[in-house]
Amino acid sequence: MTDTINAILDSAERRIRGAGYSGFSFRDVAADVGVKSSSVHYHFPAKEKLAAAVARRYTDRFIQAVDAEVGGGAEVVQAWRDVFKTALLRDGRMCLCGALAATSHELADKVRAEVKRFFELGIEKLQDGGLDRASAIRVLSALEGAMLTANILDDQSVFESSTAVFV
Amino acid sequence: MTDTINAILDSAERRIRGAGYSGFSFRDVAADVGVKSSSVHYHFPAKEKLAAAVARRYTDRFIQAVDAEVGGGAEVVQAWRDVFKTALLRDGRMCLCGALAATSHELADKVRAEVKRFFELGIEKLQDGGLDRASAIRVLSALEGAMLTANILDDQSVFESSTAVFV
DNA sequence: TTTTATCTATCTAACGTTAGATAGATATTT
DNA sequence: AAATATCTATCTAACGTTAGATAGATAAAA
Repeated sequence: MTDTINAILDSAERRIRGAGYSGFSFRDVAADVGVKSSSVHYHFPAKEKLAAAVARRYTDRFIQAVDAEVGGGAEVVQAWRDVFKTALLRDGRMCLCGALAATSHELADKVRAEVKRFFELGIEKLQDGGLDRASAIRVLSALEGAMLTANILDDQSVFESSTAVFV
Repeated sequence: MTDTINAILDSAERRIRGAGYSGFSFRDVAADVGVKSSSVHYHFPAKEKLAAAVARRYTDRFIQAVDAEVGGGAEVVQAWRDVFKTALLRDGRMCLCGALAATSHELADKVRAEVKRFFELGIEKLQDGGLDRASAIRVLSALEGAMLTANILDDQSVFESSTAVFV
């Protein structure tokens, strides 16, 4: 069932964004979804495969949302800022790839590669929007940092003021 | 013995900076130090006490290093940038409080409070240096974000280019 | 009837934590 | 000064729990 797979990915994403790679478990995800942990293993044989799938879906959706804004006429930096802001306000949590990147040493190669992809695609897209590479990296880093700080200070307005310079 | 306590804190700091709160264990730390995990528990009865102690020492050292630079005539934003840069280049790892902040949902209150202290002291110190609050938050966020991005892209020059705007 | 998806039941390994014992240093009492 | 008591730091061993993972039965769908 595709519903189950989506529910698994939803739960894993939420949990990774709250507690990182080591902070989520098959049992927790299974309980969220309402199945047994062995059923989660049926769809995702190993933890790193699940995490990699979560990261890939997250990145694809993120890029898709940015593209939609840019397609609608938005300036590329603003589009990135908006999608980050939505991720923070809607879910009240860290960026998935930011949460994973913070502990990149513990990640399996496949997972780290997916996380890296998020950042590389981000830089690429920002460059496509006219920024030079250094500026693209600076914008992406600032957005991740703003999200991190808003997260720990438990104050979403921090994201606003922290990235207002882009306006 | 104070040596053992320092060695425990050193090991725990390195491991948390690489793998986050859930990614380090008493046994790993004990093995690093060359004692049994029960001996680590003798000095730090619970994991959250150890993590809180690590965060406190990290923050105190960090602030001390910044103060030393400012006392030596450095501009406050440059001082913060330098100390972040040193932490990245020397250890090749994420900021401890950044790594913990990224997964703030899983942290015990005492640990989260210590991490929050790092950010609040940082903002305060930057304000003392003449920045308004929004700018202080923006600088600190940018530094954390730059470290995160350098970490996942495995390219320390990313930190340089990402924060060059402050120069 | 084969494939797909779930279950039950289990495994090994590791987790944080605690109990009980001990050797050696330090302090107190006789 | 000697004897007694306490403290410090460590050990071995085990506790109950949870981790990721797997084999095999069962049910549903194609």
